[in-house]
Amino acid sequence: MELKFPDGAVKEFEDGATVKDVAASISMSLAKKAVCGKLDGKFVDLNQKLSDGSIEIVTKDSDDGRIALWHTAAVVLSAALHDLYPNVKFGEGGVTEHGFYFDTDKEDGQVGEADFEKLTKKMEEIVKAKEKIEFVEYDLDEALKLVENDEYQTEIVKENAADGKVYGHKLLNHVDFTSPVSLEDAGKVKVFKVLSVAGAYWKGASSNPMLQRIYGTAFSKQKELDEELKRQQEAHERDHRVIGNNLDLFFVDPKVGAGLPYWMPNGATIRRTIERYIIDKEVSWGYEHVYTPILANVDLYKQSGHWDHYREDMFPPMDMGDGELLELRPMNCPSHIQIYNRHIRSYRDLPLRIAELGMMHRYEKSGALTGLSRVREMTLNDGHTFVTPDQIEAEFKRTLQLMVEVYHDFNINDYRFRLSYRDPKNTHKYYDDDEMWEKSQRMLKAAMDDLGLEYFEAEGEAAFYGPKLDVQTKTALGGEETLSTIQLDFLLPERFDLKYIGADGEEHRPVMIHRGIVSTMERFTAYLTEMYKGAFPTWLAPKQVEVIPVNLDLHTDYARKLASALAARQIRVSVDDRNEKMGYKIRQAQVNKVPYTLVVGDNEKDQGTVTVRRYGQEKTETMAFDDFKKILNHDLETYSRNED
RNA sequence: GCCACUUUAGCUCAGCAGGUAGAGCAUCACCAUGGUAAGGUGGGGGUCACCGGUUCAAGUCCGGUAAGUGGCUCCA
Repeated sequence: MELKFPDGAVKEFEDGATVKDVAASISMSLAKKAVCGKLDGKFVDLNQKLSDGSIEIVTKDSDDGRIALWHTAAVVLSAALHDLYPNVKFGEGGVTEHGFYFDTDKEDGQVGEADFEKLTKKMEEIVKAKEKIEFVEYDLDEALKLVENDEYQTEIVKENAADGKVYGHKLLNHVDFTSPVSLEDAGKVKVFKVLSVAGAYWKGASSNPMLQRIYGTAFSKQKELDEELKRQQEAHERDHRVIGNNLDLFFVDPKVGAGLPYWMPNGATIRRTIERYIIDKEVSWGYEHVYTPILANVDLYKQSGHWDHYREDMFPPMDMGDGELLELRPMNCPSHIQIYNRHIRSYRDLPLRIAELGMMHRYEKSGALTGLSRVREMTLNDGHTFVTPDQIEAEFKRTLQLMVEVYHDFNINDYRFRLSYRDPKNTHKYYDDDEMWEKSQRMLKAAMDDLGLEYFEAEGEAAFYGPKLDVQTKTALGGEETLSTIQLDFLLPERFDLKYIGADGEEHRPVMIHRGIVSTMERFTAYLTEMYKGAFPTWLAPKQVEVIPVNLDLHTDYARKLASALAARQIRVSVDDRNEKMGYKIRQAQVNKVPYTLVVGDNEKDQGTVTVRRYGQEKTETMAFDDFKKILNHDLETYSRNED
């Protein structure tokens, strides 16, 4: 991706580059000029008068100058902190998708939410006074003197220096060397809000000290701030943990353990439906489904390499007292390898596709656990295809095709492909075979190019045994997660000495393709819950039809008759025969997001009809019961596709 | 694991100056109830997460533990 700068310079950025990366690169090399260009699908637009007097560049569909505004807000925040706590130190500041942040280190106790009021007040003072923000060029020595008691800023100043000069933004008596750009005065930060505080490692490395990251957001109009706060509220309401609670899908009980979810009947119904769907789908695509134990002797994982490369994510082995050590499996691959090795395999058997809804356990760090999307016990829609080397490309493409078809059935459209390579600077974390890595990474890329699919590349995201194609999706709260994955693996076949007999009668080494299409049942259910906002399509909905009699004495029998007829066809249906008013029951059905509510009274009973209300719609329609059954059938046959 | 914050009824929360607990929803009972988003009255329900400390007295203050939330680091 190319970004054009106002002085005519053109700079190349990797597709995965963040706004921060771009900002960082213009910070010193181009000294405060504007950038424009498309980044992450969003326009970066600094079309405002900047503190050095330059004005630049308009693009349409711009972001209204928010990037520059947020950098300015970060400068104001740092100046306010400096004023309130003269000895405070500063890490890096920057912008996010929805606002700005600044890292700080206040030696006498950390900055907490208790400081927000004071901090907001001080920022307001600075904003109201429309204090000038000057873009100042310093000699390096001079700048280092300014930050001499702040080891973080000292490092930043040294990094940013070029030709013995360094640039900073001066606001009141504070100079910020971190923010790449700023508007000309603090008054531009008309409406802002300090939102939260969180820990963040200096330079993003967990071996470094942790600083306090203060998040905020800012806009030029109150209305925009209100919209942003509303957006946050809506995001919260579609969070699968909130919906999961409201619809009674699952829970986690501290008495049982963190990251060990219980599936309530409603959640279990959704999960069971996904499981049946994917098993049937995979069987029709030539996968052979198996069952394998979730426990295995620790030697299995020593042979696979998990013990050496993955141990910190594994539960410690159980010592059975007689020298036997049993391990809860963290992955299913070694299990499927046992299946492969059960027989001598011929090239005629390949591709051999082994699949399982495999339960596995990973000791995720406590801080990483999140509802259903990050857990310690999970069931993966796992599959391993064993292929000859010249079948890799075709099988990879075929797997991708399966994935696209499944996504279509679930109506999943918002995702992007990531090619995940090993980190070339940290090769010790991976299986040590440079040639294998080069070869397989090239192979993946070539296949994607050949299919003409868009993707981005990321180093350091590979599995320890090989590179991956990951499908990245967004959670309700904006975090990015891997849903599906396809992984090439030359390592495990080696370690387990896998073989097949070729047409030449000789032994050859197969290649493994690991893949998960609908992810783990946990994460996939969480994802669907957020995507559908709890209003699951008919085929997935825990309850598909609610029947409400107008009068309990006169119409309950008819309601029950309808319900039995539907239940006989595996429709999940119930009759609401509680002693409540009809309006109350209809409300309940809507709150519980039941796809169809049938109201039946005299008219319906006499004519064999039902009055149908779809979830989320106010209009109702009276139709023959048989016609309603046809609608249901259509829903169930087409899943959630938008074909009607 | 790290930093900040949080933990009160089944759920969502109030209790903001230490004096042994409240609301709405849900639940139960009774009354009412015929057409598309909450009918009324009453009842039951809480060792205020757990352990320890300060105090005449702790839901409230202090320390520890656990879990959760927001991030960071790591990942399906």
